[in-house]
Amino acid sequence: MINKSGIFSKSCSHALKAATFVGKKGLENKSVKLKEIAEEINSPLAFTAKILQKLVKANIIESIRGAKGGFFVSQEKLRQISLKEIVFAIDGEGSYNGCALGFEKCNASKPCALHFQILPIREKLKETLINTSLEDLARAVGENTTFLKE
Amino acid sequence: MINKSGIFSKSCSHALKAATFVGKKGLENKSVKLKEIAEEINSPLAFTAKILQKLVKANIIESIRGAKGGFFVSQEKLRQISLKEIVFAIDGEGSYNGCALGFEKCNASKPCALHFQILPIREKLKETLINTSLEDLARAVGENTTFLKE
DNA sequence: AATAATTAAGACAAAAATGTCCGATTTAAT
DNA sequence: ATTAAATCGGACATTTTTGTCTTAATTATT
Ligand code: FES
Ligand code: FES
Repeated sequence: MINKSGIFSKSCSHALKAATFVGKKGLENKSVKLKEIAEEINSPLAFTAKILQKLVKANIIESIRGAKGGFFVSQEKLRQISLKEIVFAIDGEGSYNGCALGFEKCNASKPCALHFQILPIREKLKETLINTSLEDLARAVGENTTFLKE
Repeated sequence: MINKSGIFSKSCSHALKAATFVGKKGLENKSVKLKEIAEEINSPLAFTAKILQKLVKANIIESIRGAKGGFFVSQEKLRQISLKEIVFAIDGEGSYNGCALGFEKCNASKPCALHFQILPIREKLKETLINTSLEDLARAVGENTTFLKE
């Protein structure tokens, strides 16, 4: 929703950043520990842990338990996973399909007052989330073109 | 933010619907009472009252106190007010300017990992909110092309 | 086997968003 | 003036989101 922090919920922002950082390491076939992730994305440790658990359950990243453990994502997965999957995993199904004015379903046969204005924006967002892979984000961060914290 | 209800917060959705309904009546130079608004947009009475108060303070609609009171918006205002004003009034400044990943400010010289993907979407949204007037929404609802409740 | 390092999981806590209630205030009608 | 119909404004309540803490489970190392 649109709020002071922008388009995504905080949890979702954290998830995207965390996944991207794990992805950056995945490009070099390395795993990372929770502590390093939390520091790197500037997110509270315990809360980051919770979000990582969700990503693991959603089969986006994998966790390695025990000593020398951490979180990991393979290069194959990096290519496969789109941002849509991450947003879905955190905010649930239908996130960007929902009606702008809170109708049960966005329905072209009973369009809400904002339907025609919002639809193209939502479609563009959807397209972007589907067409952007985690690898795309991870590479840009790896090349210092983009960043995970201020 | 993107959540189950779509792009806007619930408060903001209610505000947009309420303003649109007051606007629909404004097209016929009529005022409406809180009760009718709440029913028409399917939003809790007391909560709707709070949101209307914000719209009044933001100088988007006017309130008429006392018996035979209600809420009103002039045809002139209807033309002048854009959706941006309403979103601003409820979610505060900078709503759609915020960084997608929660950076203090969206800053092209230190772009977050989603900056380049999200920027065009945000720009499109901004443009739409600025270029859509309350009158546009009110007319469409008046013509039963679009709706305020399911 | 014991230890240390790590994630998993669930209970708990705090903060923010959403929603309710009630008395004060304003105004029109009688 | 009195009354009735409405908004205003602030305190309160509930729900959701965000965040913390503690204990259990898992694994590498010794
Ligand atoms: S019905 Fe509301 S966005 Fe389509
Ligand atoms: S810096 Fe995050 S959207 Fe621009």
